Amino acid sequence: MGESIFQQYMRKRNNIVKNRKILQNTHIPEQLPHRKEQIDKIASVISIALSGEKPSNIMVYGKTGTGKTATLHYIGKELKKADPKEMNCSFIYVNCEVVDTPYGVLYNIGNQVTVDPGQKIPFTGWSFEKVYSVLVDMIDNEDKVYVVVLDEIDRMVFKKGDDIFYYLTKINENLKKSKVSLVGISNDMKFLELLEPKARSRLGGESLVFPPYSKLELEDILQERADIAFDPNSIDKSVIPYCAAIAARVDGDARIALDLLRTAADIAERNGDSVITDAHVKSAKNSIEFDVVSEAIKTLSSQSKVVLMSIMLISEKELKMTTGDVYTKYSEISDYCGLSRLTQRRVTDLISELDMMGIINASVKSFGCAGRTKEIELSVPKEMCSLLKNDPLFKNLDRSVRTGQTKLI
DNA sequence: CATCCACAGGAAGATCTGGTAG
DNA sequence: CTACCAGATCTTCCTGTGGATG
Repeated sequence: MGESIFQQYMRKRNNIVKNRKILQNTHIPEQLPHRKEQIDKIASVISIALSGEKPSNIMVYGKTGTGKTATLHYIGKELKKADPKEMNCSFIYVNCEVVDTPYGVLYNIGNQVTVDPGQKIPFTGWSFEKVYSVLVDMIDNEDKVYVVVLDEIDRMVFKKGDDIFYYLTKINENLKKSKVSLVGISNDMKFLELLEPKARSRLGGESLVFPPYSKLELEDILQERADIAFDPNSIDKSVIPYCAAIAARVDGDARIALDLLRTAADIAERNGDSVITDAHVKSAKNSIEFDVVSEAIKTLSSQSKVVLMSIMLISEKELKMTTGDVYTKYSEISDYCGLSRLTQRRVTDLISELDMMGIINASVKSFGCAGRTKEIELSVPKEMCSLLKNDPLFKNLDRSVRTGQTKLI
């Protein structure tokens, strides 16, 4: 009586993790192991911002989880330490994967520049030119250097937002007092080639590459955080090398290594175990993979769900299929679900999207006289399909359609 | 070696959503 | 209310193409 339902869980939890925040991949540690060279290089370029001069633009390349974002956040923190009141220099960070439109980038920068709420740029409604000129005014209000970091900058070009870079690189020509220095972070080494030439020549200044972490470097990174996050007795010696080994196989991605360690600790705690073991890491690996895919499937648009459902139903009988097969099945199901039927052109795009998300595998292949089309194959385990079948969208889908017994096929 | 299938995928533009501005 | 804006979504129209087949 009177006991909260949560108390049983709290008693069961034996708190292996002392400091959970340390294990989040958003956490910026005091020291970034094995990134001294890159930090020095960037710092040496950026440092003149502190005396009010404009540093060259910088391009940073490296695969996911190689510490690019963490390094830049670290630089930002150090800049703030050197100039706490931001008299000469402000640091602005925008993640282009999150904001992802030209308007959104300007909006985001603008609302980090200004402190005056009456000056805020609205979320939508203004013309691009207006936002740009307001932003220029805001920046020129002061007399200082803005270091603007554009993370995942390659996503923007991919989404056809080329001219935003043109505008940002020429912004200094419209400024009288302040200056803007750009730092672009890209996962793709070919980023500059994809850019329009006029923006390319302006954006390219210094450039540097973050190599993937080796297995041993990953171990250092994990060890450093584990020392703070866990009691040394609550983690098996083999756990850190094991996490590092898995992540090293995926392009030395430190984010994956940290996710594994954190999830393994969570699982151990939830089970009421007192020590984290390799077995926990193994189930962490499965659980992460499952979560990523199921989250992706849940957030698909209705039309994409129907396309994926079609692929799943066909693959119950046939492993591989063509765009035409999918479209036939798609037409049938979308009618059943009461959705409007999209054109085949649009469905090919939806198939390509599913391919890029890694849920399916689709590659163009020529079958001679049987034409040239995409060969499509499900690339997640069959068990994932049940997730989709329970979706309210398909609750009226009758069994004959599900099992492919209809004459329509 | 030309043909021809069954699409791929680019370009341009229409439609819709959710917002500002006057 | 109308006029307008950016962006997502989708359509219409289109040209391009790898390789088995005749």
